[in-house]
Amino acid sequence: MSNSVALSLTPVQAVACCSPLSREPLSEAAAEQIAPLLKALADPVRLRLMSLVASHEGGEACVCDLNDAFELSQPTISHHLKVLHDAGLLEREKRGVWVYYRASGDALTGLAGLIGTAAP
Amino acid sequence: MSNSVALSLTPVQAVACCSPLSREPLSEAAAEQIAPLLKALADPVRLRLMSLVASHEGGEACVCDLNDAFELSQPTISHHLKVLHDAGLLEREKRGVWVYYRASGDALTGLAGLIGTAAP
DNA sequence: CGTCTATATTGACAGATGTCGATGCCTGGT
DNA sequence: ACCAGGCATCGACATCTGTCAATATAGACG
Repeated sequence: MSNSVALSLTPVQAVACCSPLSREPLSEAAAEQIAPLLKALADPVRLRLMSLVASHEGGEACVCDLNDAFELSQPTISHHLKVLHDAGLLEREKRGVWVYYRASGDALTGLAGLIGTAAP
Repeated sequence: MSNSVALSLTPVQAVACCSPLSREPLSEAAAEQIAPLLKALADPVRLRLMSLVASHEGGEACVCDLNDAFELSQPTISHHLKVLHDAGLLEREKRGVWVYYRASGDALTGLAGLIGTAAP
């Protein structure tokens, strides 16, 4: 593909390096890297999933717990978790039969720093 | 409409009042109010529009300037501006022939505060 | 080895979204 | 009064997205 050049750094890293929205106009390339991160968060179910994982004891949650928190099918939850994982917002770890997800703290703080006006 | 009950406060206010994602699980209602805000931002063109307006001299920008910054049709830019305006992220003011948009600072800082982990 | 349980993947489908061309609506100037 | 230009709205279209049922995979435990 023609866009394989920039893929050595994750979207999360792309966010971490950039100045806030209101400081200077976002480049097209930067916008194209940041938007998928926001898109991954921009769903009520995924927002709650992120919050459930991030606020869970130990900073991680088992899929079995997450499934029970929604009235959605198991494949649907699995799909949303995949979206968050692919965006770099959730990390995945399999322990025995269960799979645990953990929020990538860097991703959230990076995003927040980008959106909010940084007060130095 | 059946959902007229909660519409007395804007999405922006909904964000401002809520604790960060990682503090406690987001309620379904809160998620449903916050997600549209993120969805409005979760597009490369709209991200750049927000950034252009927010970083523009005087904190506001004319639509005519914004049109020139993209290789998109004028109706498309107008559509994106409407999405941002409806979400409460941009304020609209018509002066003479021109229309100026201004970023709602509260919206951005509110969102950032919600996403980022508050360090107590 | 077979079976059960926990997740992931696939395929399908309705509804949302981004884009454009055409058109309408104001406003200012002639 | 008319015209020209800035911006919004409309209608149409292709693509993307959220959801489910069905199925696959992979460990654990007899």
